[in-house]
Amino acid sequence: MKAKITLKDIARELEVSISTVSKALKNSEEISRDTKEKVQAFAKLYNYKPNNIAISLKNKRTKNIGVVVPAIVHHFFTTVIRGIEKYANAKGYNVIVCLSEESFDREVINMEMLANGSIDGFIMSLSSETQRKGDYNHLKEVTEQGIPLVLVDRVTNEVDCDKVVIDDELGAYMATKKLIEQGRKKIALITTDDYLSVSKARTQGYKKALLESKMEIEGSRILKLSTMEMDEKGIQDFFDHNDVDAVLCVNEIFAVYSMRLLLKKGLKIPEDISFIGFTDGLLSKYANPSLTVVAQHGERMGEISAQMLIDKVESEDEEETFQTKILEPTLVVRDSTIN
Amino acid sequence: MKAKITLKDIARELEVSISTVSKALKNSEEISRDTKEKVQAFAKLYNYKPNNIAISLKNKRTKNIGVVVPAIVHHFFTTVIRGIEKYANAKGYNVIVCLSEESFDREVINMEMLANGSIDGFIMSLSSETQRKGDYNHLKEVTEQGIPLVLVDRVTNEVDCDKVVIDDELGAYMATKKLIEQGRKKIALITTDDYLSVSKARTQGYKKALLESKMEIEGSRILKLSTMEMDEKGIQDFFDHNDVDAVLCVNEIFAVYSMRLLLKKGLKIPEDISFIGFTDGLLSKYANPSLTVVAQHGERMGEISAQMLIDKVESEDEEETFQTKILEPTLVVRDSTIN
DNA sequence: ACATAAAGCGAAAACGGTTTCGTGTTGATA
DNA sequence: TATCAACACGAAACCGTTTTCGCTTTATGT
Repeated sequence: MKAKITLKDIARELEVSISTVSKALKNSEEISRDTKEKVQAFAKLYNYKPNNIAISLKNKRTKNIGVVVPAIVHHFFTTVIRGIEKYANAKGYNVIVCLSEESFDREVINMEMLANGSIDGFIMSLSSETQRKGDYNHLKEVTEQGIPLVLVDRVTNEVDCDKVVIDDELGAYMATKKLIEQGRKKIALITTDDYLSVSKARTQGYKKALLESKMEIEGSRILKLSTMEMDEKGIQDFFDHNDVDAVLCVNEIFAVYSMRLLLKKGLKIPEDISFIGFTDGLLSKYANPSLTVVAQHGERMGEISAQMLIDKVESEDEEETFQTKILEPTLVVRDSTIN
Repeated sequence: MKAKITLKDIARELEVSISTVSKALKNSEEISRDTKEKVQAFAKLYNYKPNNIAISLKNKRTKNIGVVVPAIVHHFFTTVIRGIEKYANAKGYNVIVCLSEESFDREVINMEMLANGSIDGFIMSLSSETQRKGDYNHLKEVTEQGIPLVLVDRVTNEVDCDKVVIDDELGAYMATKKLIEQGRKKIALITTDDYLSVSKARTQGYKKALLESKMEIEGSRILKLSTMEMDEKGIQDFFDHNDVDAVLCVNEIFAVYSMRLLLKKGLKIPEDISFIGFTDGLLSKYANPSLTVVAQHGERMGEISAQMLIDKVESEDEEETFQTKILEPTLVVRDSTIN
């Protein structure tokens, strides 16, 4: 087991000072050609690599970015993380991922752990509990400390920081519009409580499209589940008591599950009933029939977030100017709607 | 913007030495009750939190663990990461996630970045390219430096370290056995090249079950795709030229895609043909019909890996004793097989 | 021969903590 | 009154770098 070698070790072996070694390795003009070659050869031989921690302490920059997301087993967040990783790695940054598991407390704890020097900035997506409570003090604290923060997808406008979102309202609007154009009259919406910023926006888009086409907004056709997790009973009940010819769902799981349910009831998709979901994940692609969805471009969102964050981290000037980047969703048409 | 406060700041304000502040905050017996109260009150007021980087430098322990996995958009790895996070967080560790994207070079680069002091140990799953090349020098280097390493799922026995795997051979054996018991005679296998450790083991389990039942191993019934990614054409060709009554797939995507294909051909599942996949993900659960799978218990694997790693990190003694933990897979029976 | 500049290197501070080892003061004891 | 222990605190080393500044030594020009 050959332990890591330090500047001090090299200095001792070569009988020069630590400063000389440091400069020699950086090819400083100050050091003679001879000494530089000697030091560099020795360093290469013993595979010297500077200690990241020491450099972080010196520079007050860690080259780490903290990512706090509610979950990781959901396709959308994995694509966001992937986008972040991609950009961050290319810039020489590491990504520390923390899961809030939709819990306010875990979100706070994770942020506090990371905020004490471990990272140069945060990218986060709010947990549902945080959005329900509306308590954003932990976010405000880090921004007040001067730590850059980028909120992605699940955001709040109570905190001043950069934000990256997709136009959820537009996405739902586009989807609903498409269903209307196909002649659907009884369009249902399966969503969650409005405290989730994305659900609220999607519901608005759905309503906007209906109103624009002079269609009634029937409260009974809107199913509000309590969370983004599956509620099989809730969905079953809903379809037992409602006669609809199209369904817009705020995620892909609700949609795929509903499709299976109605298929079993003997309905034909998309002849008798159409489906559109949110999130262009594996489920939508491989469902049977495959699901038309509003794609959220998670990877792109991740990349942009990382770029905004790193720009801020690396910029000298302290001007407090925040921007919100709004991406346009895309409709990916598959077999669950009449093409 | 109130910047972080340091020991030095407190010391200056209170006109005591830095050491006194440090000790007072640790409730040292050395310091008088008076001073301790004064210091602690001041620290609380200004929300003092020690700088992680400084502590890391001093202790030579970062409380970070590095996780390098081939991908994150696949359900299995997300569950592993979740398990790691869960255990690690409970122990006060952060998780730095790096994606190799199945690339040898990215795997090497990521490890080198982290190995220079950023982490206390590694948990990793080999990229397919690494397994194909059979080059494990980057792993050997970190272990030689004394950095603990735990390999999970995609492992190699060319490196001496702790390992966590499921019994893939047993999983495939159980699945194949079940298909045989249901009276299936022409059982196909859709897998990948043998360089992937898991595929190799699964193929062996499949063959073992067939042999045990005195059934022929028909080479034409085994489809070896080049990677774990979808190859629609390859699968279509396969079914165009083969007459089978059951299919075992090494992941869930192959299985779900195949089901849709054969459903379109007019076959009935599971009456005419049965399917079993690997990985108990969303896809299996919500596919139509839902897919019987060999569950790999990724979250458990993650937890165990984290536990093994942290045990090693925190143990004083240097005894080089490595263990391999083999988990048993579970068959989750759904609608793609005759119950 | 003398002042000066440049070259080559080392000492030391700094980053923010922890910890060991003094050291000065106090009060009690012989 | 001299001695000593206990108490409360500070100085300094250390973790591994980077970087500024100052000191020698040698070469240059006059």
